[in-house]
Amino acid sequence: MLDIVRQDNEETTSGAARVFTFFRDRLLAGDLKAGDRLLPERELALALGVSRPVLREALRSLAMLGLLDIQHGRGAFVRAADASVLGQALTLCLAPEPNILDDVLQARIAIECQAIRLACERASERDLQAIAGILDTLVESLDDPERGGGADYAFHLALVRASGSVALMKIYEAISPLLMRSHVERRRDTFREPAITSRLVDAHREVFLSLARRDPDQAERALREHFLIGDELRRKNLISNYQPREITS
Amino acid sequence: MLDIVRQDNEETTSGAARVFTFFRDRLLAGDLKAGDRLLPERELALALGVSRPVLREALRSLAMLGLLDIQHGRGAFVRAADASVLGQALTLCLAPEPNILDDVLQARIAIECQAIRLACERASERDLQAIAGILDTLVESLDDPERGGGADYAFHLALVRASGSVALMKIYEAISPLLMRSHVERRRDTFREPAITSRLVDAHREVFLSLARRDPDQAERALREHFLIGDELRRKNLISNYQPREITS
DNA sequence: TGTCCTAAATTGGTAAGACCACGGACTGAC
DNA sequence: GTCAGTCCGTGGTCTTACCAATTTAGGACA
Repeated sequence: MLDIVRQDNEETTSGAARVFTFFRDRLLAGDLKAGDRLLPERELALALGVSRPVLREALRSLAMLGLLDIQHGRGAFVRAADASVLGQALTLCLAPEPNILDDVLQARIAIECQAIRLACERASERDLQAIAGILDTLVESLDDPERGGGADYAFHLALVRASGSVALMKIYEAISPLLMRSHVERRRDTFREPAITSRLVDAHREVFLSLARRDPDQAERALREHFLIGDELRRKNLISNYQPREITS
Repeated sequence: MLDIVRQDNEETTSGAARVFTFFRDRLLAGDLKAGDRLLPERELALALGVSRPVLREALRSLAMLGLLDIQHGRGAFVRAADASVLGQALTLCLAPEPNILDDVLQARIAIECQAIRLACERASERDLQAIAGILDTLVESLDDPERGGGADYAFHLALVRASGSVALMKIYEAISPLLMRSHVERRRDTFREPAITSRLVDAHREVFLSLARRDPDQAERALREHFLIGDELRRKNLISNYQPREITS
């Protein structure tokens, strides 16, 4: 086992990095599956030919990345890689940039528009039924910004899921937390105006119908229309929230 | 400084995790900028009230994430967050899934189609000139799969850059390494057929012209057309590469 | 005989100290 | 003035010891 570690790394890389890449490659190769338990730290350190602190540095790094679940007194377990890591990485990458929200929204539109095109080809009956169900929930919960926002999000998530593309889904999940905040806030601002909510429901219904008709161009158009409405609302809110301040200042 | 660490974390979290989130939050908040040098490990451990191994575990984790650049004999420096972290995270998330390549390609199409729409609105003259220059390189290097592939990639990257969306750009950079391989391979398979290469150049030129005309719908259509050509080629290659095996087996 | 409680073994968490290896800066000799 | 050697600061590693949480097994009691 020691030899394995030594052979696939130049001796220039330090110990902790060596152990880190060792486990990462094992994960990528599928040698380690989710739920697997690692050997105790002391044995592992001995087997890999490094001291316990060095091993721990590598293990902690993997844990911070969300790849390992280390439990006091129990051991270290391989965790199924989820999108939360991606989301964190994205957040860190985008942290120094200003006006991230608009930008991430563009990424969201990108993902969804492609997803709905794929969904028009690939969506199963179950997918369509799921989306239809969420649409009903959306209509029911018009007067509850919390539930309504949740249904709204669920609708779009179901769209992406119906595309059958894992990559799109993961990226969408990664950017979702960044969108969530604005999603609910906007809803809270606008849910009282019947004209807007009715337009919102119409837009969602139109998207769904186009998808059910398996018409990619029409579906994408409907979706873009929906986003335009949202954009318009955001501008309106920005203005109405900003004007008073300017007057008072 | 010790108090700061203690206050914004429950005492349930372990020391290394506490230090880790401490620095991560500092990075997110912008208190630590790229190029900044951290205090020596010994002083830092003292200041934060933890032992040196614990501090090292946290620092290592940050380094593995690409947020820190630890140099032997010099010190630890804050590194500008780049897309490579994102790419690694994405790779890890998608590792267990089969047929990732097609899937990532869908993500690429999603990003580019949205990017070109934005680019039609936002692209500067310099952006357009840059793309035009790459187009020339593309034409010149038709007979060199290596250079041609590079120019092809540069063309699409320039498209996304012209969108002016950092988020789209980062995500595109993140998925690029996963695409690179197939990109060059495909090119190597097809570059000898003049009919194909001429179609390829026409497709790129068409995309560029639509962008220069600031026509989002037309630009997206041209881009999708281009991807369809690529898809067609891929199928053809798959078939021609697969048939012989089936016969010989 | 069964159940519950306690104590030991297992395993991760933390600390302290010592030493090695690398880089840069200072100082001396040429 | 330039070059080389040495010293200091810094990260890299190892050893050892002990603490804390969890599990498990064995013994006491009903």
